[in-house]
Amino acid sequence: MGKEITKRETDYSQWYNDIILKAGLADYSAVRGCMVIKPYGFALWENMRDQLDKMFKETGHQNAYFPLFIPKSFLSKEAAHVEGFAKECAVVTHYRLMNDPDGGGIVVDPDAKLEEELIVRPTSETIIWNTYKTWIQSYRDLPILVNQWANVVRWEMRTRLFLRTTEFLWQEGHTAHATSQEAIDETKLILDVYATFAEEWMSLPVVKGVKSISERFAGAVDTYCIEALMQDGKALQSGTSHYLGQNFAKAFDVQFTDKENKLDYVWASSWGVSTRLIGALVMAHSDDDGLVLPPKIAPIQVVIVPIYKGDEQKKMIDEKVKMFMEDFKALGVKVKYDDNDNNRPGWKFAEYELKGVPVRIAIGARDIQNNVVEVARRDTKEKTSVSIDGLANTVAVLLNDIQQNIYTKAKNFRDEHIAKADTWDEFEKLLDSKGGFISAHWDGTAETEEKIKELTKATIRCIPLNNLQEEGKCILTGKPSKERVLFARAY
RNA sequence: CGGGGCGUAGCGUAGCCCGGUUAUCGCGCCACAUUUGGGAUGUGGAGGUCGCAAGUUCGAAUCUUGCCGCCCCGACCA
Repeated sequence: MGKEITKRETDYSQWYNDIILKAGLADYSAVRGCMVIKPYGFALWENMRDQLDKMFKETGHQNAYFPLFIPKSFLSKEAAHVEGFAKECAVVTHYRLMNDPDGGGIVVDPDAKLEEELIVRPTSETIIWNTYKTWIQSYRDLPILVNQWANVVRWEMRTRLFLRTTEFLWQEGHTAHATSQEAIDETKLILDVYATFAEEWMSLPVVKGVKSISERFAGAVDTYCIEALMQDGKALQSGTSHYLGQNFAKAFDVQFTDKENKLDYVWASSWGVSTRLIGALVMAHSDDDGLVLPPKIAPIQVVIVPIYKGDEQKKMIDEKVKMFMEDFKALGVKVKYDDNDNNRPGWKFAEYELKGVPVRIAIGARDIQNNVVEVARRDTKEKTSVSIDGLANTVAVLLNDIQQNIYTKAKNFRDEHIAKADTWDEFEKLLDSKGGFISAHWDGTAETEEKIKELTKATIRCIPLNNLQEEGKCILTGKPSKERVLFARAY
């Protein structure tokens, strides 16, 4: 036997790591907390990135690129912002190395100390708003709808592959607007883009909501988020969109002249999703045999495995495959014909299951005689015999079906794991028995939120958008509340 | 930064308590042959600063001290 994966029920964390390492998504690196994204993992990220990029452009955004380094003084201009990020910044202090005069190898040249230290961006609001100041004078310069694809660094104490690494890849959108309403609309528009992407492309059902004060982005007026549920019952924040008000405009003195010739500060939003989404994908859909990928973002959608004895049969299969490969390509299906003779069919079956390839086609001499192939779907493990006539079309339909089925499965799981709790006792029992989201009343104070976190490790994931308004009593303090919020233990 | 675990070939490991031939086994790798419908088999072969450093000793993977690294759990966070 080849690669063994730890069972989910044995050790969920280990299962997660096994999948990522053994499916070839990523590796640990020589740098603590940083990972290597391997070609298969990066192909997955590219598919996600390309689709998001398309959606951003369809909603009027353009890409740009801002520096990796941020002058230290910039970070401290917005009070809440610096407070939020100061603890986890990598700092560049010198710009040159030298040979150790004492023979100790290469050392930092003490003479090459930077006048002003540079921060490796943990996020780019500051450098961007410093730049926007030079771009904006009039309402005619607005809105600015810019996104950048970049890496950022946050010096986390504890890291996990994809979910939290010291360096990660993401996109960050930074928009500037003439009115508050426009900035709020933008914030919500992007939240919808994220939710649509998660649900339709990643087959990942999400709850849209607003963060409580203590969970919101440092420097934001409001943070909107999409929250997803993982198979172990823990929640994962999968994307955030912030309404920044005039906080950064004020910090960087970005004013514009409006139609009435009055001077005002610019209104802003910022929003991002990261490679963390890959972690979400793994934990939402995969099983004890490996990854399960939604067809729409799978690097390989269909793999074809030939089964043959001798060159003659192989040649016959090659010819047949060549014919229907063209049909697949015409339909835009990403198909791979694995006729590598180093591995036997059984090995390939297991390998592509591990890698989460949605559909596998096996074809042998016997099949060709009957004008069929064996089609196996990754999500349900079902195998059926399918006619070679119209095969590409049949499989294209199947791919859609798989996309839908994965979503439905995740959605059912999520729906079964949203429960109401009306007493503290119920709340604790639900958390410890099945986890998931717990809908409960909360008195609206940060102190209560903190206390609940201390007692149970559960945090408020969000206040759902369009939340039902209903009178109730706080689960902990019994104080009056006008709506339920979603609690969960989270990553 | 606290608690736990680990470091021996590309990967996973035995040996360590109780120091003593050529460091064990499996997977993987290379060659050849037979194979190919669920992780093939045989034969032959290559591959090791036993995490690093110092010490004890005639002799250290094994004992002592120090250091480094990684993983898991927690606090912090996307």
